Amino acid sequence: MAESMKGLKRTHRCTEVSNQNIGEVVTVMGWVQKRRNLGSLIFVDLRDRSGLLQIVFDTDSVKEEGFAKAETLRSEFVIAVVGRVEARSGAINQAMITGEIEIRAFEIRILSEALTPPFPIEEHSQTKDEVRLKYRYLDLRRPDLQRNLMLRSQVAVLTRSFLASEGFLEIETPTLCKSTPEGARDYLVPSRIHPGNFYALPQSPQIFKQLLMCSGYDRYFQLARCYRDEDLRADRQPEFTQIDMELSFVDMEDVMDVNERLLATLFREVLQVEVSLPFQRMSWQEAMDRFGSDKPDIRFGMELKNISDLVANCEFSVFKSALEQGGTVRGINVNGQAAMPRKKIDALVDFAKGVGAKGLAYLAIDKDGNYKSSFAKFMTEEELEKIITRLEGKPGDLLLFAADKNSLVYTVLGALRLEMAKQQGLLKKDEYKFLWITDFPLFEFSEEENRYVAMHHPFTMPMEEDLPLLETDPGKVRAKAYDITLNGVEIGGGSVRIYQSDIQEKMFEALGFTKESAYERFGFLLQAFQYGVPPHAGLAYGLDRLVMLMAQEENIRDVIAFPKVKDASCLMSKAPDIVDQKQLDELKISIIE
RNA sequence: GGCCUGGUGGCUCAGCUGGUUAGAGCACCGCCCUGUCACGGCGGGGGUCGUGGGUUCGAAUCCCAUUCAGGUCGCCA
Repeated sequence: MAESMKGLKRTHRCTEVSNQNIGEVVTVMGWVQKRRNLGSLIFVDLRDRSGLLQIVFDTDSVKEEGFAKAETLRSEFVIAVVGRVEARSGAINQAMITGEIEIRAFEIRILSEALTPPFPIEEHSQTKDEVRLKYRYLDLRRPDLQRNLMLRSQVAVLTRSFLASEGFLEIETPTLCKSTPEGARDYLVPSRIHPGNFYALPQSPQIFKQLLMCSGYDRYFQLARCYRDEDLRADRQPEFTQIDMELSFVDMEDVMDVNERLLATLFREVLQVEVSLPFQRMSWQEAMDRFGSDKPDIRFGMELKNISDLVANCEFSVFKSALEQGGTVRGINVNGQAAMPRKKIDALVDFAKGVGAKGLAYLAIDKDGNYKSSFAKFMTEEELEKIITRLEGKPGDLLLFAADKNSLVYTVLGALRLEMAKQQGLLKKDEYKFLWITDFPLFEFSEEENRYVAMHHPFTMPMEEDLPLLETDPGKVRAKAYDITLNGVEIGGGSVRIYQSDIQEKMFEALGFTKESAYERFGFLLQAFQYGVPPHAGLAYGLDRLVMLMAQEENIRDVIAFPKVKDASCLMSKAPDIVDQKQLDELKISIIE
């Protein structure tokens, strides 16, 4: 039977009570984590978002009536307890923040009874996601998720205060927008007033924040909810939050500077981690060549080495044909893994095939300097020696090689490098390596659409010295774009924007837009820019990913209160769902089966 | 859309190459217990083995289909 809390006021959260309070009468409220009934003595661990506190019930203090109530307590009952803080007369519990004290109850009220939860409310849950997400409101009671969401809140609050102190204004932009079908798929929202017309939910506030610059709000930020109708991953949700910002009268350096200081502040205040400034920087080309990735994890080495020149004339047909078709041959050195059993090497070959490789060549150098290799027999001793020297191979090392078109070689070895580091435990979660990636290509060629598409977005400024290439060789143009990466994860990205209409027109031309189609989509932006636009640049973080790394979680769902599952549905609320025919009629929408 | 992994009491799992009545730990329920904190003791309840079909004398186990969840490739300006 639920009782009222009338006349009671919570004085402390559970772990706010300490041995400073011994002798005081306090009122605590929370959930029953655990009850231990010893007959005429009952212990209850009370839980709230701060942690646990032990309550003792005995008939002397809480009287017969209160004791009878305490006997009925079960997991997850919500109770209020008035009692005196005492030093524990039993053993101290070292594992508990409040392990030296307990509350001897005078009064107990059962504010709410509870069904037995379908899974244990505890840290480091072993319960499968399916069940946790169906009962997300219970899952969110678990201490690890509570810690994550509190950390997330801290990041949001600190970000606001830091950016405000740097002269940024927090301005909201619409979430019912015009669809601009470039890039990810839009979530569409039908319009009742304009049947057959649709809004799109924003993939980012990109155009609006550029307009704000045009309007003179020279430093803007927003914690913006964004939507992309694409398939999910461990680090990707269909709706997510960006820390979005844009600055006027700045260049790349200014944006990077303020963001390095923002990140340093967050890591210092939230994690007590000092990161050294400025962050390391690397061009996109260097990142690809050395790490096979545009978001390299630089917590460990195992860098890629190009051996194309050394095998140009070799007899190994796999290498030879890759080179003949314009590809490359590159390798990595997995230190000390020469003794890897054949089965594990085969598993690596399968792994490589899984990311698109046709195969994987290996060369193990055993302790005595003998080779065990899938291709050594096709090579001369001289060629082998040169390869080993290039990869700095020593006895005991395992060298892995991929040969294919260049982009695939990067992908395969980049993935393999990470996999090997994972297997060898080289990735320490409490080590934070920030890295700026710069000098991105402005365009990448889309095989599917048979044209160049913007690697970042169509408003990204080309590097001045590459401007002449826009018309002659778009693939070579580099962008004034920058990504900020942390431990192999892209946590944010941005660019200097085009504010000159002649460059913007050339950009659209290179992308294959006609003037008409460009105006159809982005006319209001182009028009706005005719009325006086400042040079501007910006950056946006994936807040969820950033918090995921700070919380040392492997899955973005663990830092989002109510996430979606792989097929973008919500297991708890069952969204998306069919709607009433009446709603469809109003929207003039019919469903084709 | 492709590939990989998994689905067995509320939770986590075992159940080998098909063979009595499908097990364990935790949780749950009842009784006992004054210093527990993974409390302890005694007793108890709870399963259409994801779903559908097939093979077989016999299926949790083998086959096919399907569904749900996770990971990943494609996709994510």
